[in-house]
Amino acid sequence: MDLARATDTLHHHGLRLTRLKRAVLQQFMDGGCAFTAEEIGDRMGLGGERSALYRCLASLEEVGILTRLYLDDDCRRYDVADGFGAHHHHLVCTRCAAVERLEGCLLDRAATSRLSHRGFLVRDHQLVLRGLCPDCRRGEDAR
Amino acid sequence: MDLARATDTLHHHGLRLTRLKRAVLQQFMDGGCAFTAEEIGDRMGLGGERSALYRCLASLEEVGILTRLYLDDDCRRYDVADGFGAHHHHLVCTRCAAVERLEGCLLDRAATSRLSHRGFLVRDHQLVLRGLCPDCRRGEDAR
DNA sequence: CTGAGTGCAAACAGTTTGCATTACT
DNA sequence: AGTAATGCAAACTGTTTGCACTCAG
Repeated sequence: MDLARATDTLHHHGLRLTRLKRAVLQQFMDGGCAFTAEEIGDRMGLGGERSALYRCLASLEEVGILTRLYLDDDCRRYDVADGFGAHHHHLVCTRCAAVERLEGCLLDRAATSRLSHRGFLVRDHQLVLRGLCPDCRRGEDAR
Repeated sequence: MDLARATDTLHHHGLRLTRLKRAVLQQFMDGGCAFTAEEIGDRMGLGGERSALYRCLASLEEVGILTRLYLDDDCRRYDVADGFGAHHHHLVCTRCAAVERLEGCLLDRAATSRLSHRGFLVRDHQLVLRGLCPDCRRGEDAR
């Protein structure tokens, strides 16, 4: 993730790169992915105060730096948007809830492009694969 | 969706086919898809009482008749599980929030199967395509 | 200096839980 | 008859909002 570009984008929208936004973006630059607001807050050592963080994540999403993910939790997760990071998807372990990053894309491009002819203009997609992560798989085998 | 099979599955798990469960399943048999608890409740003409409905949906999910979807709302949606209905995905309009059913699957099977060799055992997947539905697309063009 | 952003407290929405009552099988 | 399921009210969780204060540009 390119901080300079992100800053530009923010300024373009009349927004400011505050201490909080910088810290949030840093979490993603440190290699993380698919973070919960709570996870981000904890990692940053914020106290229990979350409202500023929610507002901050909402702005970052609005200007297109982050995207919201919908994985198997009931809370929002965020990730660096396609334009600001590499396109990827997620593997979610149904046993231990681990989220693994999957580089690249498994979509069949031909089939996807056929869609546009049906009137729906696809701009974005999200793929979630569910199953057993290597660790949990070993556990199942052992049984 | 086959009601007889669903009943069997329930009984197998020591659960009963109650009036409420039957009514819920009926909503899906009537051709609906990607329902919110609220939508189901409204369609069934239930009053404001939702706790029984939540418990009902949870049981149906637990025995594998329904699956939980994670679309762009912040509420749970349910759909008939793959084993009890045709495999399909969803198109979500980012403008009017309409959810359209997409029959079939756009995954590249070859690429997906390669995944298993990487230690992750994929059992299930969910694909959400976001964009503009035909109606909203016309609106955009007009501008 | 000005308006975007923050921290706090209080409100909200969707969902969950405990408990007494009801109704499938 | 016995236990899963229901209805109600109260609790919980993640998120949102109003407001006075602060700080980035």
